[in-house]
Amino acid sequence: MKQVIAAIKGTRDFYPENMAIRAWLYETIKTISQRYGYQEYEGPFLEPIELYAAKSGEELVKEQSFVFPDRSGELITLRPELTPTLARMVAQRQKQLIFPLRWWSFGPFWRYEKPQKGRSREFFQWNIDLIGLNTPEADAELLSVIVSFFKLVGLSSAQVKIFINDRKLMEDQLNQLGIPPERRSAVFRLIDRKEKMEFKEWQAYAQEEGLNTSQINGIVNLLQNTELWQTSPNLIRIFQALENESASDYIEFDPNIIRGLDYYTSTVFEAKDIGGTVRRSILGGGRYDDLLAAVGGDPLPAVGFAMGDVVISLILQEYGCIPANIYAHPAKVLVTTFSNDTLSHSLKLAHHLREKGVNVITYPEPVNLNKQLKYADRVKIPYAIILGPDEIAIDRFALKSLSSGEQIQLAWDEIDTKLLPLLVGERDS
RNA sequence: GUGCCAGUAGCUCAAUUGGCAGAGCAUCGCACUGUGGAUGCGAGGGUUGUGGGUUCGAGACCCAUCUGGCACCCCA
Repeated sequence: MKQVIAAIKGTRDFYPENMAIRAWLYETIKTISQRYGYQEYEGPFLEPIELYAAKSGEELVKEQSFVFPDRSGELITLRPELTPTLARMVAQRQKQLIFPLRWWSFGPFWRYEKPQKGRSREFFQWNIDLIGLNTPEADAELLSVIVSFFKLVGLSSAQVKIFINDRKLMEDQLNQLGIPPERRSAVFRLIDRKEKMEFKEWQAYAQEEGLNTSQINGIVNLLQNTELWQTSPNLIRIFQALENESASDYIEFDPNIIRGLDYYTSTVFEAKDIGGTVRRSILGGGRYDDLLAAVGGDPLPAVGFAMGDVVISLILQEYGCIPANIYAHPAKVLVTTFSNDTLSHSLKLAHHLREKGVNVITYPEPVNLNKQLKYADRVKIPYAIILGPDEIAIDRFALKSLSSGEQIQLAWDEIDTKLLPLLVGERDS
């Protein structure tokens, strides 16, 4: 094979079979978002770097964003996340928008990461946010959206789970241990790594961060205390709200959940594959009550989450949740071509059927029928129409079912009554 | 950005201590030029990711590089 120019590292080519999955995922996300009354929106893919600078977290902006100068020298960022854009869009029209505001989006994002399974440099993300409410029941609504999505695609609570925590709860606990607020982000990082390190290593790391033995032990106890949520009025009300809709099976308190983005203020959550092999988190989100003020708007409470397409697609494939019929066939019928002399008859019939709303493929080269039928079979077109001199002579055409092999002769005036019922209906992809 | 592993036909993989690059599936042709899936026969297909080096000789060894995977880092 000749040299093909390679794709950009970490990008994906969506061949039709992959595109069908992406489109199906989009439709599923749209269905769920709309079921809860959320409206679709979209922002620019290019943003000024300042939008993210102070709000998203050092690492995300400095290490993981695609940033380059445009022709005037201004630094342009390929958006690594949507929430700051959303905050800006809301702040710009804060006086005219109607709150509470429910918006969702599904679009591309870029992060300069090392590509591996479940992680690419260009990916799609479902973002959904509820702005203008600061009740725990608003947080519960977003969690309910997630559970509904999992149920719709067929993921059980034995396969995926949402782990939830409250940063305020953790901050109170750290205060009680005598850890001052300015140490908090370092200690949050410490908590984040606890699971990944050997205990002794982690202990040493904690000492380096300036924690004394009783503080370290206090944190260890904290992270093992699965009943801690009962001291959080916020989490209690969230769990209560979710009891109304049999979502509780999917949701579990986990004091280890902290999350990397700096703008979360209270509830934080993350969904994971617990029954399978995919280690990365499926989605993450939480409450961010200060972000609107930070981008120049009036203060507004908000809660939301983001789900990337890469991990969820892997998991859906792993559990066999992707319907087989989403990439069924490119058309309902192939109108074959017998010879150059009969070509116009075939094209005319094909056009007639298309005007009736049928998805039709023609074979604009009179190769032998053998080949044409084999083609139809291989691309899974369910019917073939054969229109040779014999049929033309009696003003009819033959319809062959590729699944049964049966063939019938039809007259043109039987198209509406006999042919269309077979060919219209089930969606082609 | 760090460490480790891998890359051979369209796909999945083989090739003994460094000694003639192969198989299955797929493709194409024929049996079967007015009927697909099955079967049989035959054919085409490769700068072994790329670029250097060692060697009489490299798919294999060495260096660099690209791409992917695993563990970090981070996160959707």
